[in-house]
Amino acid sequence: MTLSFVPLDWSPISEKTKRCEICNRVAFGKHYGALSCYACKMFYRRVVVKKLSYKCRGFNECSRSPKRLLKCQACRYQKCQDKGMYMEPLEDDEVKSEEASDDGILELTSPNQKIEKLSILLKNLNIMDKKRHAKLKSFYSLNDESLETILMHPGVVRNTKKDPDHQVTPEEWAFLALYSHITYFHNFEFIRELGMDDKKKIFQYNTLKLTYFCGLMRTLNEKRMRMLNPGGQEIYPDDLIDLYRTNPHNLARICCQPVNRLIELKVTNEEYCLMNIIFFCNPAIPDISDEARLILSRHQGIYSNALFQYCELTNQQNAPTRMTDLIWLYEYITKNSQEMETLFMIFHCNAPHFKFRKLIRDTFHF
Amino acid sequence: MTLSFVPLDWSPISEKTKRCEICNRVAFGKHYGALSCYACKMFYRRVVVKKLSYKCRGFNECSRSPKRLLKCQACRYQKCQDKGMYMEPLEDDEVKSEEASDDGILELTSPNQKIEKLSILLKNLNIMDKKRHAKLKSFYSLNDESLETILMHPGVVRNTKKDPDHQVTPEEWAFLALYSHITYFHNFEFIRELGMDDKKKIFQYNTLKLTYFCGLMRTLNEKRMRMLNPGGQEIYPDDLIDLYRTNPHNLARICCQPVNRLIELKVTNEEYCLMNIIFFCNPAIPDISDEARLILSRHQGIYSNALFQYCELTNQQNAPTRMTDLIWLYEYITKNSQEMETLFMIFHCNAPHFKFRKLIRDTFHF
DNA sequence: CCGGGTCATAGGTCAC
DNA sequence: GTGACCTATGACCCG
Ligand SMILES: [Zn+2]
Ligand SMILES: [Zn+2]
Ligand SMILES: [Zn+2]
Ligand SMILES: [Zn+2]
Repeated sequence: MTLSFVPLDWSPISEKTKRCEICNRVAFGKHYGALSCYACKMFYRRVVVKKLSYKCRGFNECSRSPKRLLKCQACRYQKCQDKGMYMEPLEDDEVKSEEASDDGILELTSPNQKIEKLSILLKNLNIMDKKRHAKLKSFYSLNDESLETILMHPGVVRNTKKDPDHQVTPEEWAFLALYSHITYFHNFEFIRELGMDDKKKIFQYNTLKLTYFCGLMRTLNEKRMRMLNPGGQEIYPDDLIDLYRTNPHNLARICCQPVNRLIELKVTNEEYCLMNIIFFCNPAIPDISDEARLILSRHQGIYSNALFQYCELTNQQNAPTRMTDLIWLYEYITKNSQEMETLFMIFHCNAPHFKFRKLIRDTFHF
Repeated sequence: MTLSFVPLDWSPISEKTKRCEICNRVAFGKHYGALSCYACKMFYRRVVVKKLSYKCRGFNECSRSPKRLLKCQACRYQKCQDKGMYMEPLEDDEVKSEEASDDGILELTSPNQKIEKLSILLKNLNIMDKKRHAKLKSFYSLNDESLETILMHPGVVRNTKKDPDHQVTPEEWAFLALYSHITYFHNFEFIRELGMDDKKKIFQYNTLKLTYFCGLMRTLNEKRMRMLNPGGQEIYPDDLIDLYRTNPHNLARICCQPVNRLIELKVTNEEYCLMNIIFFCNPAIPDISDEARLILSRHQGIYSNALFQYCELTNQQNAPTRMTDLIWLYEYITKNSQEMETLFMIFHCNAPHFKFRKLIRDTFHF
């Protein structure tokens, strides 16, 4: 807000109100020894604390006109001193020790900086997610590589021109969705720190769950109550539906129950992106190396922190509750993806003629 | 302006002038029981009158340097107390309104009141847990009621005098541990709000997992690396160990892997008590009614809030990370208790002559 | 002497 | 960077 009520000229009008000795605007008291306005107070403070120094681009006479004075930091600072302002320049070691302790567990970043960091993180995650989504929509492939091969040579899966008459089957959609998630998570820097063995186990453990999670979110965003695949059909192959036709309840529950919870919680896309990587960084994955566990645990911590911050910002009332509600979604996801695995496994045993691609077998744990 | 005539260093110069016991600046007399300067006097007064509470952003050692001490309110207050300051916390009617507003989740309570509430909650949970523990140690029973019967008539399981020569078997310990957890959770008020059907499903789902969790914590507290039963023997019946003698790895992992994680995290008993009930209030339990889910979800929220507060108080660096690490323990618990169920199930099929009590069959989901 | 209280102002935040 | 505004601090006063 501009101070319309603060004339910038020198005329010493309205004797009552005190005026800044430096710039003649209204003052509310002494600061650092001189009667001064908030602005001059803060200006002086910043100069001393940050040990700044300026040089006048005129002839050190800017103090003659108040307007010019405010433009020339050298003359302004000079006038502050002339009018008796003084402040202890805080000692070097103090500044340093403060900065040094920063990197440790960096708690000393100001709230604003933290928010800035968070929004950058969210923006990046959002961009990655959008790319994944775009790829899923535009990509089509007939490749049939195992999870291991894909992880070792991420480029092997080639985009193939799709016959426009060809209706993408549920099994193909599953493949594309799984694959798009593998590339998505593969983009995170820390993945490179992992050994191949760990990487394989981690992706084997996570890919189906988080692809399923993505499907649930898609359903929420499309305001449907039942999950369909990106093409808008049932996620299950027809033959599988047929096998369970006498008891479709289980198939339906997988597509509906967790969606309800997402709707209840009104999960935002930012929350989804953070949870996605938090869930990915599951340090409880069996049989991975201690190094891998540490890396996952550390990153789970980092993203949890961000999620909590986000909850605090958007969910003033009760951030911890919100946080637990969100984290607990993992329960719904694991429950139902396990169920799905079982149903597919039984189908696979009953219909061995039905050919699933390797990636599906690997991630569904056949 | 800083008091230039008041040196801030510790050197006890100029013997004549009295110095503040807290910050070493000049003091003019005693205040609230300690020789102190005006500043420390007023600081202490404000904290007590306004019931403020602070937490150190360092490691509760700021009192080592006088400059840091003045910046850290937590350490400053601590030092005031250490040097003998005391002041009656005035008791107006405000204190009473606190208890009335207890059940809501409202946020308007002051930091100090919140901490008070939290410590009451923790004390209560701790007492309940201690009782459960005492019961487990002293109780013995030959009853064989189903989970449903126990839930309907909690009194049916009678304490029986045990033949002092009788060595309690692993199977009996399992029964006693499971039973003690059922009575433990049955003591929570909100359980009464649940219908019988829901209650049964909830206990069926939770009892083994949380009894297992308790066993893991017992192992942590006894500083062992491998879970044994409360009697100090293997948790598995001998016959079961025999069945898996060629591959004892799975049996061992259940007893060890999650213990490692508990040790890593140095889980406190307060955290355990809160997690215990948070995990119990799992709204993702399949097939329970919407009312039950709501009740569980609400209570999970309440206790999550408390856990987060606790993490904030004890884990300055990074409460959200701590919180996620703790909540994520549920992953370890479910993973391993499922594995345990499977191992018992297979054993049950292989050795139908081995009679498990009804409660064990119900909670292990035979 | 010491408890209770006041108020100018230092230090910091954040929208601009 | 700037400056309006907020909260914690502590010198001082009164009974
Ligand atoms: Zn000014
Ligand atoms: Zn100038
Ligand atoms: Zn002092
Ligand atoms: Zn401190």
